[in-house]
Amino acid sequence: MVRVRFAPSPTGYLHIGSARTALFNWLYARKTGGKFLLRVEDTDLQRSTEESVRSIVEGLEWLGIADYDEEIVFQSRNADKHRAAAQRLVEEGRAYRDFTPKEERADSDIKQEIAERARRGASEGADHRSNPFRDLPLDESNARAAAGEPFAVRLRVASDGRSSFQDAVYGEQERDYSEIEDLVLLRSGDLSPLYNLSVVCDDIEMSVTHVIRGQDHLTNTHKQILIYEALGAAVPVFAHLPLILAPNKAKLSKRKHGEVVSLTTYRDRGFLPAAFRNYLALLGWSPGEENKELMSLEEMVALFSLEGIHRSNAVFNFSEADERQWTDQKALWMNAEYIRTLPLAELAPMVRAELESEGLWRAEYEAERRAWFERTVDLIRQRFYTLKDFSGQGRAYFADDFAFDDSAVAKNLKKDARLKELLPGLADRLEASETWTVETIEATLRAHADEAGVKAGLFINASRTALTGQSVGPSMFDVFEVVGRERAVRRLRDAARLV
RNA sequence: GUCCCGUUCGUCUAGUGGCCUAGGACACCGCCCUUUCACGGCGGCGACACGGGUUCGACUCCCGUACGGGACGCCA
Repeated sequence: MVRVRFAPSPTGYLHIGSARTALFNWLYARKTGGKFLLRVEDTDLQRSTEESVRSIVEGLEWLGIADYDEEIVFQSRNADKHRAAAQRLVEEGRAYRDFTPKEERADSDIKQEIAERARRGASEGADHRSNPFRDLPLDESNARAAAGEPFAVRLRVASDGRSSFQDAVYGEQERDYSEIEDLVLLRSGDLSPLYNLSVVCDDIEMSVTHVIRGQDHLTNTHKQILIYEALGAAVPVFAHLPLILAPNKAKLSKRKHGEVVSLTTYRDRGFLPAAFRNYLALLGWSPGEENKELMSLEEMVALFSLEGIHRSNAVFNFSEADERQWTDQKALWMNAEYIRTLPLAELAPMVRAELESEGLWRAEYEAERRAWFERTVDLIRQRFYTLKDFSGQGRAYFADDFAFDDSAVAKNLKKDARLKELLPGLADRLEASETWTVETIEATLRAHADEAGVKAGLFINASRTALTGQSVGPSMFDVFEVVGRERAVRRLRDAARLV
């Protein structure tokens, strides 16, 4: 039985890369009939927040993959077990106490410091096994610990040999033990467990069979395997995922790239969960041969496989300078595609939520005007990219206080002074017509244009701006019908003042 | 610095030795449709990083170079 887990650390919002990792784990579980688990890695209590946990859970819910098969596990609650495991290893001689005084490090430029230390170590020919406490006899170690001397616990890594495993995505991986230092399992002082120990202990406890996670963990996997082996536990299958990069090929990060990397941004800016999920699935994975792109969740589950995951990183293409390209164009296109093809019954609630948030929703849209609402949504959605457009570009359909686009006014209303009289004339004519259908509206408008001796296009374009404030939109006769006779007539008369 | 990984159109990708004068999608451009703008249809632009091998034949296999990325912490 396959058991996979998504294990985020709650130190901020849900990163889209993490969201994709969650999705791949979920897809694999559903594909294989296995279990999908969620574990919150909150061992860094300073940085972990409850709000972040909430945002992660909400994010998964939004994506539609929050149906975990078991209770959420909070890693911090297992600290005692992790500590006990490390202590057992000390007793068995697989780990040892390191009485070297703790060295405090600044978190900020740690990467640079590590590189410098490594360079220095290499030039001096330092040995990873040179710790003076590595070979301290156990009884002496016990005595010093009993005397209250602070210590950290390190794994005793063999001096010779190689670690190897078969990654389901990257293939055969090998690493010399000599390149791996005796990693710290428990911090000195409070003996709190470190990441590598906690992950391994929890994965063993949760019987995780497949670890699917970001490629940034690939080289550290060897360390974790060493812990599995020391603990005498079976090593799971590892599948590492390629990274998602920013346009400049650097790792996508919150600090450098801001809100584009946050999943909630997509929800807040009008993405459909299905569309974003679909886009995310295609970053680093493809169903192969058929090369299908638009897929329902069911299709994705059916086509998903670890073999279809790529080894090269994917660039998330967006431009901070151009607001229209605030996120990847293909994601935007896919969202538009979903907006115009989703069954109306599924789209309507999302449009409702958007209108509600902008104060444009009216209860009658779900009662006596339901048919009108659906007809309107169906008419305008063809040109929209996000749900936000329903309250933005689509505002004139749901409210009277919409904005007039200056260039539209100049192009369609101010262009011909005769419109000052022609528009009210058209209004009178439409007000008097017997029926209000697309056909009669068109006939009336064309007849009026003929009699006035102007082209129908003049009325069509002027009306578009008069009724919606814009120069673009659906077929004008449909717009007239949907806006309704009373509002249309009023807007035509009002617009005469703008000529 | 050491180790690991990667490299097909601008971006996401198909491709596992002959089907490839390299296919699709997004973006871009043109035409058609349309008295608007989209959608849709048709067409265009546009890539196998480089150098050596192996082979009758290499985008595909091997080696090297270059470039890019990741990891190396008493962070997760």
